[in-house]
Amino acid sequence: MSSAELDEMIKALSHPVRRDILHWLKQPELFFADQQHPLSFGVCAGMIDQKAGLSQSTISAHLATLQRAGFISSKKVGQWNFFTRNEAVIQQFLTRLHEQL
Amino acid sequence: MSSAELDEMIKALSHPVRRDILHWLKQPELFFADQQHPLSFGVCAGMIDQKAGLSQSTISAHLATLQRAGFISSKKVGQWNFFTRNEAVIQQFLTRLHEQL
DNA sequence: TTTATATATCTCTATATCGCGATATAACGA
DNA sequence: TCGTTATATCGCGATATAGAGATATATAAA
Repeated sequence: MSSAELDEMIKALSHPVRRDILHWLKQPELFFADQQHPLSFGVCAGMIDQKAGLSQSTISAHLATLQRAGFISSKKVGQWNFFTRNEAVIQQFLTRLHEQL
Repeated sequence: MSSAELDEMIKALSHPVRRDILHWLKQPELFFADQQHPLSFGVCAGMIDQKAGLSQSTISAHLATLQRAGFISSKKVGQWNFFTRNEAVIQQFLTRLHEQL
C-alpha cells in the first residue's frame, strides 16, 4: 500500500458516517435484518440511506469514497447494488497504520 | 475515549504532514540529531518547521491540532516549546480503531 | 411501451481546512 | 530598556468536503 493510498484510506475514515457504514457492514445481520435480499449478497445502498438518515445522493457519495479507498466492494444484482467489506484490506490498513504511527 | 474524541483523533491523522510529525517524534535521535537541546526534553517547534519545509505558522497550527487530539504534549522551557508523543494515547487510539472498524 | 424503483452523477450552497504573511506574546541577551 | 529569538494567534484567499435536490441511467414491472 503506497503512501498516497494510505492517505486516501485515512481520509475516507475521517468522516463519522463512513466509519458507521463500515461498522454496520461488519454485522449486517445485526443492522440490516430487515433487508429483503439475502445478506450474503451484501447490503444494498438503499438500506444504508435509510439507516444513516441522510439523502440518497449523500450516501451514494460516501459509499463511492469508501470504495475508492478499497474498504468496500460492490456487486450489482438486478437494479440493486450490494456492498460488502474487504476484510483483508481493512486488516492491512490497520497493520500499516500501526507501523507508521 | 468518547466517539467525539475518536473523531477528533482521526481527523488529526488525516493530514500527511501531521502523520509525518508523529512519525518523526517517534525517533527524535534519528530525525532531529542536530537539535541544540537535549532530545530528552522533546523536539522543539522550530526543528519541525525546518524538517517539514512549511511556514512556522502552519506547523504551529498542525502541532496544536495534534495536541488537541491528545497525540502529543508540550513543555515550555525558556523560550522553547518541546513536543513529545503520548505513547499511551496512541496505543489506545489504535486499539479503539481496531475494535470499531 | 409506459411507469416505478434503485442508484449514480451533476450542480449548487454552505462550511471546513490549508497555507501563508503579519502581528502578538513571551523569554532571553546586550 | 532595546533588540533578537521562539512560538502562538489572527485574518485572508484558495481549495476541499458535505449535503441536498435535480437529473441521468439502468433495471424491472405493468
